[in-house]
Amino acid sequence: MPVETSHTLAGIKLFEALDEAERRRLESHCTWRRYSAGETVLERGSESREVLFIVAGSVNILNVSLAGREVAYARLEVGDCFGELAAIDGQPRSASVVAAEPTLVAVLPSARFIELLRAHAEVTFTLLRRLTGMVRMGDVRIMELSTLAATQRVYAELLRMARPDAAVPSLWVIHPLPPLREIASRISTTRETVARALSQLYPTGLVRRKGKSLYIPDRDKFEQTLAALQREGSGHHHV
Amino acid sequence: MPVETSHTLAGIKLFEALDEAERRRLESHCTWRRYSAGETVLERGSESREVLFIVAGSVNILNVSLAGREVAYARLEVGDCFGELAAIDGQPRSASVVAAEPTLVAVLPSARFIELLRAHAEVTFTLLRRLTGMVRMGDVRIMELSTLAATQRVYAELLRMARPDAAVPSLWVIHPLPPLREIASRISTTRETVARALSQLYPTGLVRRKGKSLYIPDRDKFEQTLAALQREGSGHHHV
DNA sequence: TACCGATTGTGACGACCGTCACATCGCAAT
DNA sequence: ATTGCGATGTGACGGTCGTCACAATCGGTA
Repeated sequence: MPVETSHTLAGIKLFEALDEAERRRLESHCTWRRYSAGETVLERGSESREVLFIVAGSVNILNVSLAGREVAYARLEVGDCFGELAAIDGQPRSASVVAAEPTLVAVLPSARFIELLRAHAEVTFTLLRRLTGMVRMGDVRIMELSTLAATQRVYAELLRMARPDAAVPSLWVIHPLPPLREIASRISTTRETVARALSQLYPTGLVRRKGKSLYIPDRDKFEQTLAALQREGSGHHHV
Repeated sequence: MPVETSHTLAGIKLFEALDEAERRRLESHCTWRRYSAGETVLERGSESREVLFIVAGSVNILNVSLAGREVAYARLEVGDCFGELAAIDGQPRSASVVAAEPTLVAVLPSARFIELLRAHAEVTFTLLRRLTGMVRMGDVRIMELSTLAATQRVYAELLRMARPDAAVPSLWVIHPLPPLREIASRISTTRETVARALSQLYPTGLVRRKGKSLYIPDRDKFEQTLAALQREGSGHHHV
């Protein structure tokens, strides 16, 4: 998608608090790299420490197990940053990053990054909030993996992906619905299980599918159904 | 255990960089609370924002699902702090905290905490490193839950708990071995599964049990066996 | 020593879901 | 239209492991 994009840090959320001059200074310290869809940006375990910013495109944060199973942690878009962990604690990369589409990233050496944090408390606080968000998301994911059966995780993920419809805000939509295998890797199951979960759902009328869109006509009802399933968890089956 | 403990922040890791005077000032802003074993210190979802420091004793960070299943996130000891997440991002408590033994905590209002961060970059950086550690631990836990079968998670957890023996450093020990139900809740399985995993392990000689101690005579061999199991994961069974 | 609760070991059973296999279906390019 | 490839729906099968039940063991205490 991004063909000709300017090399600017203007859209980076972490730098919103910086003034123009400071941003320019940072830009001059960056190197810039382009990746095409599917290319690996960062390899888990590698020893680099730079911090990267997405100027155009998007990336997936993921890992693969020894057995070859793929686990997705997050999808980052324009304005996001990644690679801060290694810059902060000096440890090897904790996950791999691959471009999801043609992507342009700005690369800032870790020393510059630390320097920036020292000089600008606002940036540091933004970063702190970002990290707390990551911890919280990880916690709910652990909770889900520990207490929800695969089918229920599918429902929970659908709820997370849904956005209110532009025209009718009471109608929630997932558009475009990503390939089922991608949903599956986000919640650690298989595309077959996701497909089966959806198949069970259609007859209930809780979701409706039209092309690449999935509609949730009554979000409240959907949530209640899910909560009921979770309560009943005790009694038989599953962890 | 702690009967008479002084109300001091001297042992708190986060404040190591502070000088005596500053520490004293902080102490004067704290309130102090005692909990007996099993008491709830913090409730998930509650709206308080204070930051707490363990002066004596220890606590468990955990959550229970709607179905009543208990998920343990971490065990914190003297010198640790908790409650920073809510103080930083203003969101409700992400997890519950219960005292594991008689415990004394210092309670710092969130405004004071933020003030402290603004004034002392060293403390802020220590906190940043702490948060990155939490993110990384969460990531490996997600990875384990997603790719390892319950039995393998038991082995992995044993490896994590083991410490080199004081006398013979090549010999690794877990002492005291906690109740199996506690191990189970850390890796999201049941005490029965943990018991069975151990039973399978004894005949192999990879671990030996003597009273409340579990010995791992050859850690390398243990690790290799585990890695082999993980590789073979593909082919049949499991997520 | 006898008793009690907490912890541990183990058997049986069955549900869930990962794996494999195959049939459709949509869509793009030729 | 035809071909081809990716994405999807579904059936069958079998292993893992959660659940329940009960026995055995271990401490600590009366």
